[in-house]
Amino acid sequence: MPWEKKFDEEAVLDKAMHAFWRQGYEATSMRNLVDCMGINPGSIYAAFGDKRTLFQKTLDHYEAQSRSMLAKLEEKHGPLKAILAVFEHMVDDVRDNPDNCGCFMVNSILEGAPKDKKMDKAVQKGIEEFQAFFRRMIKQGQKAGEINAGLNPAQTARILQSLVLGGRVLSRGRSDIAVLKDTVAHVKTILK
Amino acid sequence: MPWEKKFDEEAVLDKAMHAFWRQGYEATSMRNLVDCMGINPGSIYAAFGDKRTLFQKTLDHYEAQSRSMLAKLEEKHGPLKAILAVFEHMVDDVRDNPDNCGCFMVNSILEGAPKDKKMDKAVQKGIEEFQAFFRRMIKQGQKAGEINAGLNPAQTARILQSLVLGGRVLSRGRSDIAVLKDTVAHVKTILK
DNA sequence: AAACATATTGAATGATCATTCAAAACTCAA
DNA sequence: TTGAGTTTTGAATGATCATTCAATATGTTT
Repeated sequence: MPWEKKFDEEAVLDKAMHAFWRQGYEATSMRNLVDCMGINPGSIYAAFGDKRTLFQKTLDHYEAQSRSMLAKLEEKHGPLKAILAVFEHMVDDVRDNPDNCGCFMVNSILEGAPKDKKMDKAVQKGIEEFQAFFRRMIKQGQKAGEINAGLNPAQTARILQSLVLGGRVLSRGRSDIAVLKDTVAHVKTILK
Repeated sequence: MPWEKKFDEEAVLDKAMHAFWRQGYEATSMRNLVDCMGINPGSIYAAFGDKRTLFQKTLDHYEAQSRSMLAKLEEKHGPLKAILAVFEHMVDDVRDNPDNCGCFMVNSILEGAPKDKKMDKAVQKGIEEFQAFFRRMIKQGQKAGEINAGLNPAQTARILQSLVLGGRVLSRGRSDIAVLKDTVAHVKTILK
């Protein structure tokens, strides 16, 4: 077995992800990627395929991270707190870095998904998983008596999802957290 | 005065707007613009400046259209109905064309605004105008007794704004109107 | 008709794009 | 030390990018 890889494949993928996240797919050139990933074009193609395939992989990477974050919230907190934690996490994120890039998935829905069926499918799956998390938490919370039993879980989950996306759009690239704090308060009154 | 323009400047601008709206700024090449506007590069540069300036003008064009739409709603309906009309209009739009492109301003926030200060400012102004519309309607509706007097107009306007953006993101490029119908229902319960 | 002023044309420009591939670098087995 | 197998390198490729401009077309004025 001659010579193992010099670079850490996941670390490099992570750097590519941030480039796409910050600039979008089209605005990120191969030159940009070479610079920020720290490896040459040939290595990128050997390890990840062409630009579009690399992008797809960064998106998968992002979704895996989101998934694991939700899973952690789900096991650490009760259902109501888990839902609120999602929104509070968003507030912290925006307050802590004013140059935040919003949600990579949302950005990708708008830039690429309409043109690329495979990407659209991946993004749609991520969205659905997010909504399923909300639905699950709502149902559990209703059983536990900490969430308004009169709410329709599917409908409410869609509203929460929409509020997450709206909040991320409105606060991308700024430190204005007014909307997000209002959203947290609003979510509390919805679920109560 | 020799020779007036052959093409209708506004019609051509409108076509450019739809191209940018559908594909985004980066993915729309000058070749695309030449094809869809039906005039040559030289004419585009003479009439609208470079690509970025042209884009800026299409954005202004879009904002003017939005503004006039809101103004029409405002004079045609009472405050509560005017707000609901915004959301119902969104439902109709998505149902009628599944290949809808969402909101041009939202798309632009995510693709370009972080990089381009001038664009960011224009988009921010559009967002603020939209919110001001909601605020105004809420206050009037409260005075008229048709909107819950206990609501904070500024906060509620931000939530409504967020719901609009979230809905547009979730339904771009599809005919799934579930979120939007839920949103309409939700808005009714908020304001009641 | 002739001269003039502006609009349009579209080929040419140089830059940058994504992608490739032969050569060089490297590790390990023999 | 050598040879085989694999990765990395980075210059080269051809396509496409935004932009320009000399030539051409089209009116109006004289």
